[in-house]
Order: sequence, then structure tokens, then C-alpha cells
Amino acid sequence: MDLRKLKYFKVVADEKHIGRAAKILHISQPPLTRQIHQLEEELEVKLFNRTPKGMELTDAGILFREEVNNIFGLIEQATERTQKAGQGRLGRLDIAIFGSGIMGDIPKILLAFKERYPEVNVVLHTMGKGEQINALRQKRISLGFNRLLAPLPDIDSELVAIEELVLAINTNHPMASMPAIPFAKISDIPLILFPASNRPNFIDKTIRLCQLAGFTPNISQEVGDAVTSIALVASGFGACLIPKSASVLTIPGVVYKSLIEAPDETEVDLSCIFRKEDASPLLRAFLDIVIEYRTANEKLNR
Amino acid sequence: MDLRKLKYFKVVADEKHIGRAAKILHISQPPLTRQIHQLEEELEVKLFNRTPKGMELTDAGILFREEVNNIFGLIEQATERTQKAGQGRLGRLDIAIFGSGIMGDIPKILLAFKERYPEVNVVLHTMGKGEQINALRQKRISLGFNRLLAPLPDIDSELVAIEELVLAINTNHPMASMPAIPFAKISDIPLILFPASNRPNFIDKTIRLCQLAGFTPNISQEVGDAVTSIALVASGFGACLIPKSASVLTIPGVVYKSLIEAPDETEVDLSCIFRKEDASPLLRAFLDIVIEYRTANEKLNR
DNA sequence: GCATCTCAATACCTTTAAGGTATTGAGAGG
DNA sequence: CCTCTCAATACCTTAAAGGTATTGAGATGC
Repeated sequence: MDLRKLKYFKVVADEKHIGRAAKILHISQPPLTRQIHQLEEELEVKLFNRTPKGMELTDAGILFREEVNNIFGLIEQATERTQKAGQGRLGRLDIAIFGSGIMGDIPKILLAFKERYPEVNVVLHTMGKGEQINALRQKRISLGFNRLLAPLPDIDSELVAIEELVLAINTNHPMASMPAIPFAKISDIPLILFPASNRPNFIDKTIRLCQLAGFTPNISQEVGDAVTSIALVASGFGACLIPKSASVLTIPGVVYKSLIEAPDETEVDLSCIFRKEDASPLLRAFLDIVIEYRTANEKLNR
Repeated sequence: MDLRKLKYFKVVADEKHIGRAAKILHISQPPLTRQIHQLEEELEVKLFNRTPKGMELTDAGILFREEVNNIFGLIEQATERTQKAGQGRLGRLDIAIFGSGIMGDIPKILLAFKERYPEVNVVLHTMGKGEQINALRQKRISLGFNRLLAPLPDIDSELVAIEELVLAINTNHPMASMPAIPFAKISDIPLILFPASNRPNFIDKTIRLCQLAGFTPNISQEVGDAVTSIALVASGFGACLIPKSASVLTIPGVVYKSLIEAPDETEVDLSCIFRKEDASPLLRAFLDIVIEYRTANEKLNR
């Protein structure tokens, strides 16, 4: 079977005339005659009745014409869908996020991506840092959002945003009435830190910042995630440092305060990681959105 | 586009190796390399990643492979149907069934149809709900059997049967000795539900029934199909609800129990779907058989 | 770190089959 | 019976698929 023959058959069926069909197809009449004969031989079916006025479809030919139209429709659809997939406009993208990352920048990026590539099915998985790297290597995900990354030979990363840190503090604490809190004052307050795993982590970062400011933090509790941490602040365990985006979480008993007179780098990065050699257009399209988002944000902040 | 290229693509995709594929196709390696390149050029899409170990499909390539299989399926169907038509006995009906549907009513209907139209070649395909609708629209099938359908503008449906639900339970479970089980008792047992996709599905239905009965089900596991589900019951994961027809599956370790004191609608429909505008006499003949079957059954139950 | 091995890719020639020109054959109509 | 209008046949040309030999690139082993 050969698509050329099917195309020729279609035109002859429409024109009911080999000569005219040949003209439409920009070939001469004899080869077209031959192709039609070959098609009939191959199918072992007479598709046309030859009359002195031209060609007329048989019953089988009428059926075959419909089927041929279906075939061409499917081929067209296949090429279009494949081209879309090749440009990253169709398919499935598995992305890992971490617990508190679901607030702030990540949903904005996901929305921007979904708007531009509505036919891409984005599947979200919640994973810690180590798990993300495993999942990337096993190709279970194509991209992971994370913070405080250490470089790896097979994993690339792209910065998404840099967020300043704010202090979550109990409303009954004396400092809760201050408009902003000098960083050094933190030395007086018991701190709740998170997460307890996946080094280098936000705990290491906090400890380093305190040392830069000239004191050792008073660590009250280590917990697994930002939400637990804030819940403990509400019940009076102490205060905690969190990225500003997480401060959309409002709980009775907790207020968020900006920090002043803070060391440089009193901020935390949000990045995304992906396999260095992953050339999937879907991933690259996503990274383009991430970069756009970051540059738009940088301009805004200047 | 050229079917030769598609055929070659399929073999290379299967073998992940141009040399081996060339051998299978009884041609030498260089022309095959060229054909694959031409295909990629024509589609303007990279279909393979070249690795030192061979060829690996890209995401777009994976999609294209499926589409190509659909195309060949349609071509096969077209030639067969045309040949039959040429011999004056038009007759191939492509029908989709779902995993567990192969038990119960469907084979009875198929038998009834084959008895009345012995010359018609019925070809069965196993597909999920979404896939069936795709295949109907692409005219790769003429009819699909399914459950729990949502209405669609271009697809009509016809009810086949309504089946009561029974509980599959491990023989070691205390309730296994009861003659029948009150529905509310299900709240105590971990449930295995299926299928995990194709909403609205049987899982949604089960959850709704439990809510009607005044409790939230204790979901132990979601699986893809009824057979897996029953296998898990056998190994002690919990119990599951299945349509009565599937209870012909007997496995050591599983017994089936009727439910008493159950909410209304503790039953599930079996329907068939088809293109609204499909006037093919073959399809209409099949639907006639379906309707006859249903009315005969209804009388029987009265 | 060099040799080797295993792939796909390239270069160049051969063969197959599609396409073209000229002509014939067959049925219908005047 | 001539002619007109088609498709069919005969025979040549050309485009493109297939083949052989070789190269190039990335891994693997000593």
C-alpha cells in the first residue's frame, strides 16, 4: 500500500475522469491509469466501473473513498500532534515541588506555563531535595523546585527568585509591636528551624547568618517543614525565619516582621533543577518561562 | 509522507537500533538511516536521540509511534472492509471493550451477534474510556462498551445492563462466613478501588455510595483494573466492590458476598457508545441486538 | 591513554519504479 | 462507417530507494 496511490485514487474518485485528475495532479494520464490499476490489483477489488464517459466508483470504491479520507485525517492529526510535541506544546511534564514552595512564585510560574502551553499536562509531585535528585536521575520527573542547592555534575539549575527572609513571631512577644526588627535582636529569642534533613539546608543557612551577625542562635526546636514551624510559633515555642513568600500563611497568634540591619545574604534562593543532558523541548519551554519570570521580577525590583 | 518511512520508523522504534532494524526489514543500514532522517526532516521534529548504544525515542517520537500504530490499524481496516465489500459481504465491526468487561454480558451479546451475522468479522480492542472516545472520533472503532458515561455532543449511548454490586472479601475475614453483608459494615474494612483513571469512574461511584450510607470509605489502595483488585483481596489487602458479572472470577482466598441494606443505586450500568451520525447498517444491526438483549433480560428479572 | 569496538552517518554507485511521450483500442453518436 | 472521447498499452526517461565501502564519534578495556 502506498499513500501516493491513495491520493491519486481520491482525485480520480472526485473527478470521475482520469485525464482531468491527471491534470490536477500535474502528471500525465498514462501513469495515473497505471497507479489506479495497481491499487485495484493490490486490493483485489474493482474500485471503478469504466464507462465511455469516464470512471465511476463501484460500491466497494465508495466505501474505500470514505476509509481513505479517514486515513488522511489521521495522518494529518499525527503529524500535527507530533510537531506540537516536538515544540514542547503537547505532552506531560512531571515537576517536583517542596512543602512550603506551593506558596509564592511557583504557582505563578505554573500558571504562566499553563497559559502559554494549555495542552501540556503538568503533574506535580511533592518531594524533598534528595528525593528530587533521585527522581531526576531515574527520569521520574523532569524538573524540581528547591532551595540552597549544591552543584552536581549531572544536574543543572536555574535561579527562579531570591526572597528576603522575614521573622515569624508570636503576637504576645514584646517585639511584636515593633515595626521592624534589627537582626541582632534574634539572639534573644528561641528559634524554630526547619527542615531537619536534606543538607545543605535552611538550618545551616540560618546558623551562618547568625554567626555573621556575631552571635550563636538559641535553637529551640528543629522541625520538618515551614507550616509546622509557624504553628509552633503560634503556640509560643519561639520565632522562626521564613522566606517572605511563605508569609501569606496567616495564623492567629503569628505576625511577620521585616528584618533590618541584617547581614548580607539574609535572603534565600529558589531554584529549579533538571538533568543537564535533558534536551526535551517541553523542559526547555518551561525553563524559558522561568527565566522570563525572573527577569520580569528583577526589573520590577529595580 | 510515505508509508514506507512509517513502517521503517516503527521497526527502528521497536529495536532502538538501526542495524538490527535494517536486518529485520531486509535492507542495509545506510538507506534506513537516510529514511529516518528524511522522516525527521519532513516532520521538522527530532524523533530519536542518538546514543552510542543506539537510538532512543524522544517524547515526540513516543507520541508519533502511537499515532503510526493507529494509522496502520486504520489502513488494515480500510483494505479489509473494502475487500469484503468487493465480494458483496461488507463486514467488519471494530468494537472496544474494557478490562473486566470481558466477563458477563458482553460475550453473550457478541455471541448473539455472531450467530445472526456469521459473516461479519468482529474485531475486539481493549481500551479505557478516554481512549475509546478518541478511537470513535478517529473512526478506528465503531462501538465501545463502558460504564458510568458522561454525555457528549457527538457520541450517543445505549444502555446494555444494570448490574448489582457484590463484595469481594478474603476468606479469612470474619465476615466471610456471613451469608450476606450489610452495606454499612463496609466502613470497617479497608477497600481496594479501581480504576485509577478515566473519571467519572467506579472509584467516584463507590465513594458516593459510602457517603450515602453515612460513612467515609477506608481506602486501602487504588489500582488499575478489577483483576488486580481481586488479586489484592486474595492476598489480604482488604475488600473490594465489583459488578456481579466479574464474580465469575474465582481465586483461592476470595469469596463474593451480596450486599443487603444497601443504598439505592448500589449498582452500576454497562452501556455502549457510538458516533451519533454513524449510519452504518452493521452498527445499527449490532445496536438492535443490544436492545433485544436488554429487554429480554429485563423481562427475566421481573 | 591508546587501541578497539560499536554504533550511526557520509559518499558514491546500482537498481527499481514512477513519470513522460506517442500510440492504440474500445465504445458511443451522428 | 467515420469520428470523438475516453482509458489502456508500449516504450523511454528520470527520480529516488537500495547497496557497498568508508568515516566519525562516543564508549570500553587493557
